[in-house]
Amino acid sequence: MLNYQPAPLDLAFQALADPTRRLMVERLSQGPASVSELAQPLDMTLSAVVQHLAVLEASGLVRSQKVGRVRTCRIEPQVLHSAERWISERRASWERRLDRLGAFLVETDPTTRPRSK
Amino acid sequence: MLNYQPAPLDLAFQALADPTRRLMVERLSQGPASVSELAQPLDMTLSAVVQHLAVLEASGLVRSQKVGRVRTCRIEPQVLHSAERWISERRASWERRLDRLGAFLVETDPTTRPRSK
DNA sequence: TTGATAGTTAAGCATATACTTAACTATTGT
DNA sequence: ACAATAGTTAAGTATATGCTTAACTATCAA
Repeated sequence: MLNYQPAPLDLAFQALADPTRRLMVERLSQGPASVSELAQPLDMTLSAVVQHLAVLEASGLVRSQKVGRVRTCRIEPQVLHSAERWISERRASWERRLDRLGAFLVETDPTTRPRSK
Repeated sequence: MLNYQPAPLDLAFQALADPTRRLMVERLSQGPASVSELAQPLDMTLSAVVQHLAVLEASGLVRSQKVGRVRTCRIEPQVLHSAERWISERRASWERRLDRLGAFLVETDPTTRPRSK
């Protein structure tokens, strides 16, 4: 898609699609951390970690502030929440449909409804 | 990451990161559809739609079967469910932490706990 | 003031993604 | 048998992504 302004969910799911970034989010879900703390378990340069962090911040999943020379990062749960809601709504919609279908089948199938009405 | 086998969540979130594919999932959450039906509201070639469908199938979000010349696609809710769970677990973890923190603050702040014990 | 720490930024590179066109293959209705 | 329908597949292209190295900028500590 040309000239497309990415929607919030584009950025959120894109950010979560990378295993390194999911690890960073997992770490941050335990509590705030500095950039170096985020980088510590990761097998890549600090530079790469900073770039991943930029993606997370652009998506709104993470917020950070610098005090002195250390930048402290923390999770921003709202975007996490809307991603979760998008998924659960589709899933709910699909499952409601299956329920209606199931009810219809039970109601019309003579083997599950031999008598009644 | 070189030589990295993409994890199921990588594929799921990657698939959901594209607005066209989310539209397809939304359509499918209302019930099964053929490839042409999926393509109908989309401003791109059938070819492109087939390729998006391949991404959705590779992620396990969608399953399809061909009968005669029409391929019918439907949602596979399991992967949707695990993506949802991943998110809600991180969010829960973050929120539990905030709760503990809040409780701690209330318990130690003399203005909210002027007497007692 | 000098050095170590913590992070930033730009450039370059390999690979992946989101398309298009075009040529092709089955299936079905007439 | 013939054309229309439904989808598939390959090739090409532009842009995006996930890194690296390297050069740089603040802050803190001795």
